[in-house]
Amino acid sequence: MNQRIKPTESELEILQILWQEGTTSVKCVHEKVALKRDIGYTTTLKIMQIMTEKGFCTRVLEGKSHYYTALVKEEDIQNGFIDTIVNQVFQGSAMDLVIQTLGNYKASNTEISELKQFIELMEKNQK
Amino acid sequence: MNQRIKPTESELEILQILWQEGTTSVKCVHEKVALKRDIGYTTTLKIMQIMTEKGFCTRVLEGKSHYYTALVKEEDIQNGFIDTIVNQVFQGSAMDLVIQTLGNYKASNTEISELKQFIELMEKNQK
DNA sequence: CAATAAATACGAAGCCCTTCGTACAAATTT
DNA sequence: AAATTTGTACGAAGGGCTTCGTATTTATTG
Repeated sequence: MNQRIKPTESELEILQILWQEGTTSVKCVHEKVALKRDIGYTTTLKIMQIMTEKGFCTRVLEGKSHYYTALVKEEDIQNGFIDTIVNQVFQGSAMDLVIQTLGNYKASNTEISELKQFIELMEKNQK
Repeated sequence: MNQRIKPTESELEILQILWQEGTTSVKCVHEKVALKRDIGYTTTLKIMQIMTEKGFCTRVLEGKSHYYTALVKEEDIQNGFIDTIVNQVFQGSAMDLVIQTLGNYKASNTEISELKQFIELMEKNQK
């Protein structure tokens, strides 16, 4: 179960946009990617075509251009990455990942109380 | 700061062994890797040579064979991965990573109290 | 001494990902 | 009608990682 198909870094970048925008054109995706780094239009297009082959998204022809929609859920992809990092980097200990992340990160008061609330919920569900 | 040099999956596998064993020979590393998957001796050797070039480890000739030692700290590598996943997969929200990891994972009572303790510590340090 | 064993070194193949250049098609503009 | 624009499709180059085969060296063993 561990090794689901993981999107590459570029694919992830595009998935983030698809998750945010819903269904969109290559042009729209490309514009957003191009804001962050230098990249040719056909590069974005090609990656999106490959993503379609891999089943990360579908596309529909509407007029002249294609409109793409993500087929994978953000949460599932996130979980895949968590799984990988826990096993490959934290020797299987999810709690180590959690604690080290918390340790690196200055949490705000709001975040801390949210976290505490979440833990309480965990405790209740456990019983 | 974000994009430190990240070891590949194979390199990570070997780093785990070096971290655990301290200074060891290729033979020893290879035996441990070979327990988990099919791999030729020269493959392990090659990866360790490349890791040395990249600065992940050093080696010392002792008699006939080389003894390798990790040069990078486990914690630093872990943090690099956390950083990457937070930015690429969780849109920069470390707390989202934490909560989702906790949600996926059945924590024991012991782990939960450890976590709570850690959070208290965070709160104190924050003030 | 010859053969075997134990190591390292090196190079090349295969695969995947990224990146573009170029070609092609259809519509729009001049 | 010709030229430009807007899109898609495709192929190939380049780089990195993994993998192994082969060569080489040195020591050990028969």
